[in-house]
Amino acid sequence: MKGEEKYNTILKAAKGVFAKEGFYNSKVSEIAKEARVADGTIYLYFKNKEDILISLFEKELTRIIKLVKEELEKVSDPRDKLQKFCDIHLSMAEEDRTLAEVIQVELRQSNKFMREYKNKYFLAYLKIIADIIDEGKTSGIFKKDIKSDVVARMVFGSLDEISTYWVTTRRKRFNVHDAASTVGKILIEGMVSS
Amino acid sequence: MKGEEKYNTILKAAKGVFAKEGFYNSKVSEIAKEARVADGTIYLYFKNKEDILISLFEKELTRIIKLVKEELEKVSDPRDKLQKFCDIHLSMAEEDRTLAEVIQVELRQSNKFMREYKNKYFLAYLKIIADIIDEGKTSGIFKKDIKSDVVARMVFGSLDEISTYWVTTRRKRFNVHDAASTVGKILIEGMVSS
Amino acid sequence: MKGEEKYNTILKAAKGVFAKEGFYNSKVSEIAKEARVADGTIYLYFKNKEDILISLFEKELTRIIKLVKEELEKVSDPRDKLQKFCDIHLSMAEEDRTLAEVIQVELRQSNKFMREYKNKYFLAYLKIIADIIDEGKTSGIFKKDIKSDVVARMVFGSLDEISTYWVTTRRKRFNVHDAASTVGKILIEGMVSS
Amino acid sequence: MKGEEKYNTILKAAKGVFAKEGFYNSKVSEIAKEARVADGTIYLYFKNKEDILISLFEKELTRIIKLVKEELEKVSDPRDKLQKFCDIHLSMAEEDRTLAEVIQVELRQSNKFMREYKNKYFLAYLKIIADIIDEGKTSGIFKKDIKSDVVARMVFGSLDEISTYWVTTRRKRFNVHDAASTVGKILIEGMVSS
DNA sequence: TATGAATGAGCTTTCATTCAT
DNA sequence: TATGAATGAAAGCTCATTCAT
Repeated sequence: MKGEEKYNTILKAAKGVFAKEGFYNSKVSEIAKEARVADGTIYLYFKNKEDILISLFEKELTRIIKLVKEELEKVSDPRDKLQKFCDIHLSMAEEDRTLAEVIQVELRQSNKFMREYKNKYFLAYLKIIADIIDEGKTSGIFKKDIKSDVVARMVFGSLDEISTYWVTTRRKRFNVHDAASTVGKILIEGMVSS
Repeated sequence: MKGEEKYNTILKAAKGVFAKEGFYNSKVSEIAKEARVADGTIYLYFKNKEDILISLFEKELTRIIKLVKEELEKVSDPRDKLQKFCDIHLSMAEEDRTLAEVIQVELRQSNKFMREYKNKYFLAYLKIIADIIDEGKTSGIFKKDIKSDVVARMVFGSLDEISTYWVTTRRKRFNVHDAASTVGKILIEGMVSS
Repeated sequence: MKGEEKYNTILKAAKGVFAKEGFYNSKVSEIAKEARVADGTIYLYFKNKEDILISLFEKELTRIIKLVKEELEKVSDPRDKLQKFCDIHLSMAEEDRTLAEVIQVELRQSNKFMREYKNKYFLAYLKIIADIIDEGKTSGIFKKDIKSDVVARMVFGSLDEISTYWVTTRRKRFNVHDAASTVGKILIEGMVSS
Repeated sequence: MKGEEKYNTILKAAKGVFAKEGFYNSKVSEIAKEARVADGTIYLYFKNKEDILISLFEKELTRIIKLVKEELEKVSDPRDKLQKFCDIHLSMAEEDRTLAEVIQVELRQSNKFMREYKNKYFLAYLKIIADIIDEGKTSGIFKKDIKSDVVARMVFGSLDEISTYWVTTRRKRFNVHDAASTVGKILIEGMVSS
């Protein structure tokens, strides 16, 4: 197993442990055990426990941003794009429940993340939404007087809350695609210029 | 200082400390110090550290729910109610920044809370929103095919994300009332039956 | 057992452990065990492990300086004073072997101490010697061209090395009083103005 | 680079690191880095970390003993020999400050070394001094009633303390040659038979 | 009720040493 | 010989909680 591979093995193990135990209740030794490496090995790849969480987030969000952008390019109408965005976002929670759990619940347990770090990658994700809105405004589809950054947060917040529900609840009262559809429709209807 | 009073003094101190340090990084001794009480005294009023957080949440959310309900009773049109709800929610973040910080950022640091407890009080808060939606649906103002519980989470998520932004960002790009207005309008427009 | 008492109990335990194991090989838990206190209790009285060593040094050296000064006041002739100083210094090593061991061998294992801290208390001790020399020079007994500070270190170094030998060697080839006498005589003879 | 050469490279690197960080705070990996060698390579040449220190000490002290003996052979009068010894010892601290630092401060940080090992090489060094004294006693120059081994430690201790001062102090209050002269004179004057 | 000194389990992190290559 | 990634034991320190006063 080469370096790169071991790095990923540790991140994967960490994802599982964080999701199961929560960030603060996770023990580095548990991650090491899951990854079948020695405790000390973790520290050859990560500065400390928090660095594991943040690295995990960076890696996954980078992947997600890339994936989302690719998917959105296949559609041209801003309305379709927004609808698709909602669907992709919520589908991810369904596909990788563990990751969703970490991002929605555990990531927020890191002060560093919540208070200092969040910016870079998270803002890039928000930017994707804001760009869709701007596109819609430019093409006259969406109302010109709505603020893209407020809406971007609104969209993200809506989906994030639904995803949190999805992740933390056992007996779901709706499936993600229907929810995505509902959210998308309301947002679009709410923004189209009459 | 009587019992009830001391209980509240401790909760108030806890609110400040949790907001500043985050739940896991807060020390019980720090809360005791802020409340001008001995460490041991805390345990006469609360079962443990987590219980402080939960009690704080319960107390504040009870107050908020009561306040919100009272305010909403003053309005009759579901659209006005929803708009008002958005405004009240965001105004609270503005008025009691510390509380907002605790609820948005720190609450999520308590696993037990996020995973098991959340239900009761939080659901009651969500119920307020769902009731508005249902009212709108019954009166034919809102579309009948939208799921109230999905929308309730959507509304809460939107507002929560915006108020997280509001709380964690120094230089704000918008004020809460404008944001409340934007969010409310989109939601209403998005749900009204054409 | 009151606070002051516990503080001293810990220091006493530390003295034994440091002497036996050496500073770096001593475990805080071992000191706690010896002192019959919990590990954490140590940290109520000392900032960290190094602080224990420094506190021990300060406390003992303060006591020693006081004791030495008192003894020296009983004698007036600088030659007698110097002789007496040699005797007291070496006698202390004999009387409290453990302390001598800590001071001579282990103290040097604390970097901070050796490199930065040493000054204050150690210099006060050296000053006692330098004062004797100066007194002798002033009264015309000792040569005027000898540098007091060089001689002070010479005296300390001589005694320190002999007491290191005394502390670390099992089968002694001489007793401390004879050694003190020899060292004192040579120094005095070597400094008297002919 | 051949074996012998690499061995010396490592020792040289160790000398620098030990002097800078102290024995216990030195990392084997740091020594390896300084020597431009892999961590594991160190263990091809030395048994363990302590062995590096001991080897360093042995190598340097062997060299020093040889050098001192050669220098002393050039002089015949025991008084001149003693004076010369003082001068050589202190000059060495001046010439190789790093080595002096290691020997004076750091050597004492290795327990095993201080308590068990010290003997052989260190005793050989002390023997040089004792031999000078004995020579003086035999030739009737020094008093017959002084114990050579006590004086040998006295001489070493004096010089060692002065060179510790020299090594650890930035702003020196005297130069080594003057100090050597002072120390030598006092010792000689103190021992000559009247 | 109130105190706050004392507890001690449990964590992260370091680093000397090993060993497969 | 040489490498350096991997090991894993070990220890300092924190802090929620307890309990004698």
